[in-house]
Amino acid sequence: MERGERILEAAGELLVAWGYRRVTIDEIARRARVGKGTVYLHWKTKDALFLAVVLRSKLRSHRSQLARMRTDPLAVLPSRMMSGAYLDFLADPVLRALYHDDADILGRFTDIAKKELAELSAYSNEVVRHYLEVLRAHGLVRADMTVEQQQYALLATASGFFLSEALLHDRAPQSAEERSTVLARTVRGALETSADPDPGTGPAAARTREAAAAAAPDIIPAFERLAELSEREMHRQLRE
Amino acid sequence: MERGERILEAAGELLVAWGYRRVTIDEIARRARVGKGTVYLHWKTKDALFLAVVLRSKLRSHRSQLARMRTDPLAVLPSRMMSGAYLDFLADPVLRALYHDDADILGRFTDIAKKELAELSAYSNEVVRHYLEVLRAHGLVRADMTVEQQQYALLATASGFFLSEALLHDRAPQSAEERSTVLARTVRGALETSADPDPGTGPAAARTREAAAAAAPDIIPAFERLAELSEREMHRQLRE
DNA sequence: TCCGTGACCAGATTCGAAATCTGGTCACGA
DNA sequence: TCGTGACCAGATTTCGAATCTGGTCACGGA
Repeated sequence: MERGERILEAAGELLVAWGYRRVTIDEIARRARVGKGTVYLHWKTKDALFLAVVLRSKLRSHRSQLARMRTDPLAVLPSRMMSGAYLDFLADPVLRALYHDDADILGRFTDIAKKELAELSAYSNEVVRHYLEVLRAHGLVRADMTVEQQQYALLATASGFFLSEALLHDRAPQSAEERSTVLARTVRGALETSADPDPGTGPAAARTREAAAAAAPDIIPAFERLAELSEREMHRQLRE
Repeated sequence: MERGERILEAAGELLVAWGYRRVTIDEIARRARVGKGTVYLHWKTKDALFLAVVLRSKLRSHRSQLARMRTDPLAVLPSRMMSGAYLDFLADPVLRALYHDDADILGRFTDIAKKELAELSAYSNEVVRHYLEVLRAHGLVRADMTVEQQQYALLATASGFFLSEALLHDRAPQSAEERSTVLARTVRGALETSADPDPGTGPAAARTREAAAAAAPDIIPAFERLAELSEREMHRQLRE
C-alpha cells in the first residue's frame, strides 16, 4: 500500500476511534509509519486530510452504487438506491461516525466540511433532481408531487433512517438488512409507481425492468459525473 | 394567570431564548414576578421544572391531536396524524428547540429527560404499536410489513422530517404547510391502503371514512391514556 | 396559621495565567 | 530529490482562586 493511502487509512481509523479533536498528525504519521512532515507533503492541513478521508469513503459508496446500477438496472430505483446506500453507509465506519455522534467525534469538523463541500453538495442536489426527472419520464416515479417535493421527501426520509441508530437507540430492528428493507419499502411507497419488482415475474414487473433498463443510460452518467467531482474534490485537498 | 403557569411560561420563554445552561432560577422567578423560593414551592429542582415545561408542550400537542381525531375520524390516519403533529411541533417554540439545536439549547438536559421519560417513552411505544394494529384490523394500514417494521418506518421517517430544518438547512421547502403535506404523502405511501381520502368523493374514499370512524373509538382512548400519563408525569415533577 | 420571600450556604462553574501540547515549517541528511 | 523530525508560535489544557447559582429555611406579612 502506498504512502498516501496508508496515511488516509490511519487517519480514518483514528478518527473513528478517537474523534477529530483527539487525533494528532503525529499519531497519524506514527501509525502510517511515516514522518510527520510527510503528511504535509501530501495534504495542506489537518482539515484537508480529514476532508479527504471523508471524501474517500463517500467516493467508495458512490462507486459501489454505480457498480450495482451497471450490474442490475433495477438498482436505479430510488428504493434500491437508498437501501444500497444505507448498507454501504453501515459498512463504512467513517460514514457511520459522521452521522452517529456529531458532537463527540467530529468537533468543529462538520462546519468546515459543510463549507468546503458546499459546491459538491449543490451539484449532488442537481443530480438527484435530474435523477428523479428521468425516472418520472420513464414512469418509474409517480407525478403526484413536484420534483422538489419528492426530493425533499427522499432526503428527509433517508436522513431519518440514517440517523435512526443514534435517535432510536434500541427501538430499531436489530439487523441491518431488515432496516434497509424497511427503508426501501418506505421510499418505494413514497415515490415509486411499482410494487417490489424483484421477485415479481408478472408483466408489470417485466415492464418495470424494461423501464429501468431504459432509464439507466440517462442516470448512470449523471452519477458518474458526481463521483468524478467527488474524486476531483478529494484530489484538490492534496498539496498543489 | 396563576403562579405555577406563569413560572412555566417564563421558563419556556427563557429556555428557547437562552438555552438550558444560561437560564437561572433567579431569572425565571423575576420574569414570573415571584420570589425565587416560590419556584421551589412548586418544583423540586431546576431539572423537574424544565421537564415540566417540555411535558406541558408535549401534552398540548397530544391534546390538539386528540381534538382533531374527535372532530374528524380521518385524523386517525398515520398521514394525518404525522402532518398534524408536525404542524403542532413547528408552532411550539419549546418543541422546536428540542429538535433544532440539541447541543446549544439543551446542554445536558437531554440525558436527564431521556432517563426520566423512559417509562413514558416505553408506553408511547406500546400505544403506537396498538394504534397500527387497530388500523391494520380496519384495513386502513397495509399488511406488507410486520407491525414492528411499520413502527420503525413511521418513527424513522418522522424523525427525518422533524429534523429536516436543522439538517437540510435551506434545501427544504419554505412553507410549513408544504413540508407537512409532503410528510403526509410519504407516510401514506409507506403505510396506508388508501389514496388521499380528503378531497375524494368516490366509493373508496367513503369506505376509508367509514373504516376510520370505526377505528377511532379504539384509538382515541389509547391516546387519551397516553395524554393522561404525560399529565401525571408532569404533575409528578411537582413537589409532593 | 400559613404562604411567599430573599439572604444565605455549599458545591458547581468560570476565570486567568502558567504550563503543555500540536499544527505546520524547513534545514538537513539519506 | 524526497523524506524527516527538531523547532516555533499559537492554541489548548491545567489548576487554584474567585464568582455564580441551585436549593434551603427562618422570617414576615396576610
